[in-house]
Amino acid sequence: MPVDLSGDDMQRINDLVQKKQRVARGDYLYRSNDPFHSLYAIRTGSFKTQVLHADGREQVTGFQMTGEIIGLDAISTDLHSCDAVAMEDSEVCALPFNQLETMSRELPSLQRHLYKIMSREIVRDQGIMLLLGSMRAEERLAAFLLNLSQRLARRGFSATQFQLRMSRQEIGSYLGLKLETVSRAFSHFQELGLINVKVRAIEIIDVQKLQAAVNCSS
Amino acid sequence: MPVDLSGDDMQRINDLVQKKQRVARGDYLYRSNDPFHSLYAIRTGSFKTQVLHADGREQVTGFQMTGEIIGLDAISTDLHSCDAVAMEDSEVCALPFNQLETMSRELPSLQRHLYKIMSREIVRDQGIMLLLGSMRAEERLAAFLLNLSQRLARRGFSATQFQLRMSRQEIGSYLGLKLETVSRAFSHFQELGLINVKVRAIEIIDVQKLQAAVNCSS
DNA sequence: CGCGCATTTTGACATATATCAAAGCTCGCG
DNA sequence: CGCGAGCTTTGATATATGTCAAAATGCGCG
Repeated sequence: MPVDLSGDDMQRINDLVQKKQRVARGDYLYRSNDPFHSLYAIRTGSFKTQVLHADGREQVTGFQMTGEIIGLDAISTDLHSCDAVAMEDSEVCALPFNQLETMSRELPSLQRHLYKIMSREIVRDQGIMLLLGSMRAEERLAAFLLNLSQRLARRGFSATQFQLRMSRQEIGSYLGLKLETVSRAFSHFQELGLINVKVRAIEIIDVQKLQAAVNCSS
Repeated sequence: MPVDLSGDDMQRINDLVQKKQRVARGDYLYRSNDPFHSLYAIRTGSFKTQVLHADGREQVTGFQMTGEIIGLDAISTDLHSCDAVAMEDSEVCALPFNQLETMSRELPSLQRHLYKIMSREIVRDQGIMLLLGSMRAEERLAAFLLNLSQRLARRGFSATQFQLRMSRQEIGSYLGLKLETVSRAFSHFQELGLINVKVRAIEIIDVQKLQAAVNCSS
């Protein structure tokens, strides 16, 4: 939690953040309808969150990586409203929400930080609605790749070369497409020379054209 | 703001909530990139929120009615990230956010309420992602109608007969469909005897079948 | 190191939804 | 109270994406 605090306060947050918890690849950090106790800060690794429809259809609602906070959806009902699954062996830090609530009353910057994190999630969701509601398949994939690239870059990784942690099927679920469509879009981008794809290894060759692909298909 | 408080505290919230503001049908309450000062509680009327894509495409991200709070997305950047447009002559109450922040430090129930409202918005957005990402046209429309029906019922209106405030085009934008598709879905539901449609006047005849339509198209 | 399973790619075809077009309604305004 | 603009409906057709199928590839496990 990158809140700027001094001494004593910082200590309290540190205490809160001590206890790490390991989650193996494929394991659930929480499931829909689990009782809510804590938010989770991802220390290492990555997760996907998904909601399940009555008839078994699933929708991936997000891919989260180091430094991101998950579980915010559960505050509203004290029940988790989605599943969180580790996409690789990961470590998280549980942040008991009632402690956060108490502390945030005394630490204005923590309170503000929580509001901002939640608001940011709402903005992110708006972006996904825009993507799902009004973009075509290749635009969606381009947007997805650019988003991933940015987030990796911010974490000090290469913005142009990376390994996907998720399957075509998971990408498809997130983007509202079938895995075959995702695969074809990858192949097409490669043909166009925008990216190199070797299964899950991605290299972005032409960021500009990829950005252009988000705006007007191609 | 339905927070349970006593005397003095209640008074402070009441003071905050005094100053109503009128917004005429079609007017913008705020626009994307406007500086953020206040959340807005809708007192009467209804709004739509929309985000605009670079190339002019628009996505309606929600329809809000009396009692709902809008503007939460702006907290993250201190800029509004969408437009809010009145769908009919409406009244809102501006809630200056820095005052809310301050008060919420002293009133735990207000703080909790704000967290819950924001979380609820995140859950709502997840539901829309599910809808946009994995439902077919008629399932989307059925889900939309049922949602509207519930929200109206909770406000004391009829759950089975109501007037749509929004055009086919706006519904389409919200549901990720073209207006013609929305219109056809309405007609089809009417043929099936699930609803009566007379342009914007809707009567729900068979709630159960409508619910069934959400699960497995038909 | 190689077998076998899961994932990915690619192709052929099906279909839901979009697009284009025209006609019919409604409702507000004069 | 009737006219006209903007919605809405409906039809015919186009197209993006889904579906089904099979081959290719990669990867974990023994």
